[in-house]
Amino acid sequence: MPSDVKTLEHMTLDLDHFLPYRLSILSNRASDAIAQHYSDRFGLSVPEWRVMAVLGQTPGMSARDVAQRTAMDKVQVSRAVASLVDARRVKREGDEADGRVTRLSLTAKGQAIYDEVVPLALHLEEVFLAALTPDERRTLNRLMDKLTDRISHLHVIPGRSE
Amino acid sequence: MPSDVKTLEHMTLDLDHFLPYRLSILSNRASDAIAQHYSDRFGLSVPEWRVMAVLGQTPGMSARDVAQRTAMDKVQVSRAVASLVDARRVKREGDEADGRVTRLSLTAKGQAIYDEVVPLALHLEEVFLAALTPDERRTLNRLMDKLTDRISHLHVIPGRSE
DNA sequence: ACCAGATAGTTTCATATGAAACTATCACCG
DNA sequence: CGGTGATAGTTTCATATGAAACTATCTGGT
Repeated sequence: MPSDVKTLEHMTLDLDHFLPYRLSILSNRASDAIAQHYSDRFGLSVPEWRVMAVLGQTPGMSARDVAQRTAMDKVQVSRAVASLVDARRVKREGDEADGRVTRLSLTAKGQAIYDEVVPLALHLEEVFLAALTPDERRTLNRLMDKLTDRISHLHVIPGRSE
Repeated sequence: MPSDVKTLEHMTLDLDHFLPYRLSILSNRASDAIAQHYSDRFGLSVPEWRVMAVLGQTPGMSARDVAQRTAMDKVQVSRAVASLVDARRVKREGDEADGRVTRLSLTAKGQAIYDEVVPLALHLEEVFLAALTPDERRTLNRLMDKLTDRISHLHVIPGRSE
């Protein structure tokens, strides 16, 4: 039996044209480019910055809200918040009505950092998007929405294969 | 001094419309959906599968080649390869000409796994992309190429801000 | 031939991460 | 009220990760 009989049936995966791989590369490069700035300047980790980003936009959220909003898990949020509270960048207060929930918000110190990081993040986003025309930007957003919706609704159930 | 004087200058970042954030969500969901399958079925980690994916496409690569090709760092590659060699899914041979270099390739066992995972990965990609028309897919690829190029060529230098 | 880098790959060590267990509070039902 | 199950958040523990140090080999200049 010739040794190359099986050659015919080998399907190959070209990573350069494989969407999940391309997304991963692009996403990591974009995040890293921005993270480098706020990490250098303020010693913020990615989870920390994400928490600050949502609190800057919506103060008074609970840890659970933050987790949902950022797609982080609650352990990650808990730790990021602990570290931010420690650095007096975030304030943690008990909820009036429900003793389990904590209300989170930026302190003045945290707000000052937020106010500095946001323009920088927006500037870098703008630098990235300079590669596209306004029309292309709209299209990209639309296509990403479609894909995100699609993938979110797939309900990947552990243990089931199809 | 009124306590809300600073309100006017607060710029806010809307995460839902912030490209790096959207990319991150989309990328993670896509990768996780696929990873779950090969992880359940073969106990492969993401780095392990990435190594196998490039070796299936291009056998005989060195660890360094694999690292460059997958955007993983060399430590990660070293460990993934060690574990794969251990499981007899990858074969490691010394280079003829250069004693430092190792030539990596899939074993028959590794190839069998590759042959099973590839169609599954392509199928899931197809499921994702079913959200888009053929024309939209081409457009998405084009836009992602532009963005990736742009970001890659930014040369983010630590310590410089603009 | 020899020495001073450079390069491939591994190991060490300190930190980051997430699943599961845990604590505290709440909400519902008898 | 009293107890059973849900929920918010933290802690524990085992694993994953990456920067830096290390080993082994190569290359290029003298």
